[in-house]
Amino acid sequence: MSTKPKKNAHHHGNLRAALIDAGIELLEEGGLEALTLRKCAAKAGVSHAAPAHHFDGLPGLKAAIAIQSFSMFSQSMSEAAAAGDPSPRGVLRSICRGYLQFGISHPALLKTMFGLGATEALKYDLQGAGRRAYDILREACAPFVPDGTAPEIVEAQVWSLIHGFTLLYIGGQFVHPLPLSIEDGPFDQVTALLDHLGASAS
Amino acid sequence: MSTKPKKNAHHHGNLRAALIDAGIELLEEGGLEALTLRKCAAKAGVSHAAPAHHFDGLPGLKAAIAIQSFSMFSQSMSEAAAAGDPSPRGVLRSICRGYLQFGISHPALLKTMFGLGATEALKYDLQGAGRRAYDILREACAPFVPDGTAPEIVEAQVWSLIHGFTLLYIGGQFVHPLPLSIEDGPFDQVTALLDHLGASAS
DNA sequence: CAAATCAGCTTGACATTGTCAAGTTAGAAA
DNA sequence: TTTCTAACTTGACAATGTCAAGCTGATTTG
Repeated sequence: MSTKPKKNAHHHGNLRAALIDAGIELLEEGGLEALTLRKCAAKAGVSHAAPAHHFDGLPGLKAAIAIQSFSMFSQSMSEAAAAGDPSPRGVLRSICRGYLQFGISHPALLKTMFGLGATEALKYDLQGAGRRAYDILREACAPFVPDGTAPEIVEAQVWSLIHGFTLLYIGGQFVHPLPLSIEDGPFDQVTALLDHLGASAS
Repeated sequence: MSTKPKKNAHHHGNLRAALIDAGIELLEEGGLEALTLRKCAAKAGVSHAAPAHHFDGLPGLKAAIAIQSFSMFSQSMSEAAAAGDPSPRGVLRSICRGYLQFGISHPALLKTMFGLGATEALKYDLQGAGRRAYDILREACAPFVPDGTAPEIVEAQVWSLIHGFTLLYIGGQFVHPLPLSIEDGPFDQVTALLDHLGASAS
């Protein structure tokens, strides 16, 4: 099986990693539609059918790219948390800022990460890669979980808000009234909704 | 030009509408990847190149499908609002319920509506179709806009929350802890975040 | 050390798809 | 009736995912 890293392959040093990097480059440069098995192969300097020996078709390559992207995604949130206000509220907001920042910097990667169907996510162990990112969110939410409330509810509230804001933002859906150029104004004002986290209904 | 509805065409009665309906059927049955110009043409009983005379390629067909979907989308929210609690808070929650319900019933249509790039949204006047739906959201948010606050902020808060929740929900991202079978429990608990809309930070 | 094995990769082919060019047809216009 | 034009068809091409078969070189095996 391919459980081991599979060092030094035939001609290429590590084709699998090279193909993932080539795919990420294509996504960053040309968006979702630019990702192609054959273009990845050409970028890595191998024949058009070479990727089939490392990935289970195009969905398999997308899953591998998503897994690597989740790592960068987690790093973006962790770095934002470490650099910002260390209070629970500050950490939560920094996590959200890292979420948005990753979406702005790598929109195609974010869409790839969340664009795979649930069936394929199971098939390629996407859940495992996403769990690390989710744990960061969970820890940031923990201080705001009231007694007797399931933590998943608070996590779903925060996740839904920042996920929706990020997708609408990078999708250009806020052109109507929101100033797109200044990302911090709308971000702070929208995430202000989280200032009342954990409080019961009025 | 093709500004007019273009009644009774050559052989077909109204091929343009038939192609849009065929495309929607393909999306509902097979998801995003099932939408194909040639399959739409076959479903409508015309040759493979016929769609080119009614739409600007595949992006043009997707835009036309998105416009029609936005109409169904607006209807879903309006009907939910009319059938529920008429209080401002009840209307807001009904709007969100209609948003989620549409996403559950037509996930591929929702992804098509929000999956077109900002450039193509401008090109095919997607903004016009989306504005009607946005106006419904805007009216439901109006009672919760505090004095001195831009309405767009409150609208962005509500939109982000329900949009994120819907996308994560239909994407199967909540499998970890949230009960997927019962859609009302998590929905009510997540939208409870809106109970403090308009209040200033604690 | 020679032979066998076998994963990694190549070559070639095929079906599907979007797209373009040219031709055809039917209904309206002159 | 003749002409014109939009609607549609036919045919072709390039790009893509995918499969089958063959080649290669490093590793293992007798």
